[in-house]
Amino acid sequence: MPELPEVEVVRRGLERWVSGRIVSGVQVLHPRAVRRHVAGPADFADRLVGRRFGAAHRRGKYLWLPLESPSGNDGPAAPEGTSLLAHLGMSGQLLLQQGESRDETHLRIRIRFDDDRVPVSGETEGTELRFVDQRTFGGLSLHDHAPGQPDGLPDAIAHIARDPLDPDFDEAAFHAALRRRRTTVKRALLDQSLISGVGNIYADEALWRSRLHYDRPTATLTRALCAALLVHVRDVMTAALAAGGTSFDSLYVNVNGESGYFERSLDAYGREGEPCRRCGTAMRRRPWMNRSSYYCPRCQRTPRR
DNA sequence: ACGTCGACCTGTGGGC
DNA sequence: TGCCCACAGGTCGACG
Repeated sequence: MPELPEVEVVRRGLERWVSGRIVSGVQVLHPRAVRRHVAGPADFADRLVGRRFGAAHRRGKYLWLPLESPSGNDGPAAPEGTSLLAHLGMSGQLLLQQGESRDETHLRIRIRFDDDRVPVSGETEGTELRFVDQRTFGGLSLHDHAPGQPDGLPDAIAHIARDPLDPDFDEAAFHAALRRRRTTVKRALLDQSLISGVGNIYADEALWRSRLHYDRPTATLTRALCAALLVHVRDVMTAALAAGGTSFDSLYVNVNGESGYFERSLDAYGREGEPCRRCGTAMRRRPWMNRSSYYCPRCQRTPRR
């Protein structure tokens, strides 16, 4: 489940329902789901059993939970340690389920808990965490903590930039990188080593709000334009998060299987042929990098070459 | 070093 | 109805 707001919805669910629980069993039903775990499925399972999950963290579209020893006082993400890393890819879901409930069609990994926590406010407590993923672009893996990084950040994602909702996001460095690079603005927004968490939907939304064409060269972006773009990226993501994320179908859900409703608030993405909410001009869709870009031909003028 | 493109998967919906 | 193609929210590695 794709972009930052949807992943943050999942992180909050993990924090509430998974952090602090002890793993009693792991079943890898599809090896591709753990392909980033180089030592293989058996090692993945062996190293997880008996460990307790720490706090849930996120950077961009990646999620991770540091592993603690079951007795517990490891403190917050020991500098030398291991974290469970998760990426949802295009279609991944992390779901809390009752052990007796039927397996999902695309169930890839099952993580069982051996505790029996008292249900909060009368809700049913799932006894297992399931990774369900139709297209298998996502996956789980275990990684050492990156040296000198906080919260047990997995070394495998040390190259991922901070995301725009991170208080330590470096706006000056981002602008400097845009000026230095010879690329276009949407490509830059989707480059997770420059800014993380932005995907195809929120890139189009932020560009529409900024009145910027997706093919605008980044070298032409002034500090003010860059600042405005970042404001719009943050605004649209914050609004989407408040709505529980964007989902066009049941593929994108929180840990309890519920969808968000931000789709109805989208101004650009998926609106081909519909009137621009600012000027009424018919919105356009253009093939772009094996996907699509949606924009208003009047508000977002094609940059001159 | 940097920028671009295709590969990796499964499923769905539209056109014929 | 059935077939085929286009398309789907992401990332990475190979190549120029």
